[in-house]
Amino acid sequence: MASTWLSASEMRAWRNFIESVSTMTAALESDLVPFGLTMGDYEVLVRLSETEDQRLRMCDLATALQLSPSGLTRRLDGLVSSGLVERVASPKDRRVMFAALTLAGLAKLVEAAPDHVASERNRFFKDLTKEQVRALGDIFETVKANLTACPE
Amino acid sequence: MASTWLSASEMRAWRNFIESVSTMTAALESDLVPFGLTMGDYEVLVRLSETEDQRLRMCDLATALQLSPSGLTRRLDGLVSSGLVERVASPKDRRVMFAALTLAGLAKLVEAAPDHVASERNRFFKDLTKEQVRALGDIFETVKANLTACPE
DNA sequence: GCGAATTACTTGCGGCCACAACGATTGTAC
DNA sequence: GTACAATCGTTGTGGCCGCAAGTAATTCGC
Repeated sequence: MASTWLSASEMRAWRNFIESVSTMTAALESDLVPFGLTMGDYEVLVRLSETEDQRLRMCDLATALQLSPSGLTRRLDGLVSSGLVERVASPKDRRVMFAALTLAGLAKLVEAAPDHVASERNRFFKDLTKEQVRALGDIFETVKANLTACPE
Repeated sequence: MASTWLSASEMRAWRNFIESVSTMTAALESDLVPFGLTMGDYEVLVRLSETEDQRLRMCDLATALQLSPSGLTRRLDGLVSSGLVERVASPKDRRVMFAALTLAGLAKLVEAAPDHVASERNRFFKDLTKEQVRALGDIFETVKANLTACPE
């Protein structure tokens, strides 16, 4: 490593970054409260809605959401009892359960999505230039690649 | 608002950003496990070490860490039982408690900090150029300012 | 085919955190 | 000076999550 400490520029980037993340996460979360959803719930609905037949195997969904199997089981419990998602047993492989979006779940997503996107825009993109947005995409693509390359 | 949806560029930035954050957080967390610390613990030690007399009022520390009062009470419980921090009653105002860094706490921070900084570097800054780091500082300074401006 | 290893999901348990209610202390109004 | 309000911290309760263990079903080795 170059030096053990961070440069002033790195320190500035790091602190602004960390602080923004936690504040913004809380803001996005609270923006979803009126819809009776958490960010976690919302992400489930989005992932399911993006698939061909509005359903995913539990393990694939857990991977997509970076969630442990048990965590996904519990998160789905809430969505199932709200009627937004249902569990469907696979006829092919009786070990697997599908999480399937219900009509109510799709309706809820359609209802909440515009507000949530507006929230992302207001909380995050609002004062950024096009160049900054592009730079951001590049930066976190690099970071993501680095993270997946060093799993240890 | 311009359009209700995000542009392709914004979508790319957002997805890479969100995915990087959760992966990186998990990585930083696991890098601290050998020291018996969580990220939350580490942040407490850092904040205390940065003050004049190595102590902070509970409510100030809670604000700094963006933590609820009860959350801080519980987090401190762990650090106190590990002997890294101690609670000190204020002689001036008997409502307030100080969280004070112990010698063991300072030693633990000195022990863990180089690894943690190296972790930040490897997980985050490793493949970024100086220009990207500077851009990142600008971007999240803007985001942070925007977030504090719209508290609602 | 038949047993072992693997895969998929759930449950018990504990950690961490927020919200609300509470007790204790201090500041303020009059 | 006394009552009311505001501030500080902790505790009860419940949500969300990961880890380890358990159950069930499938695949692999031979």
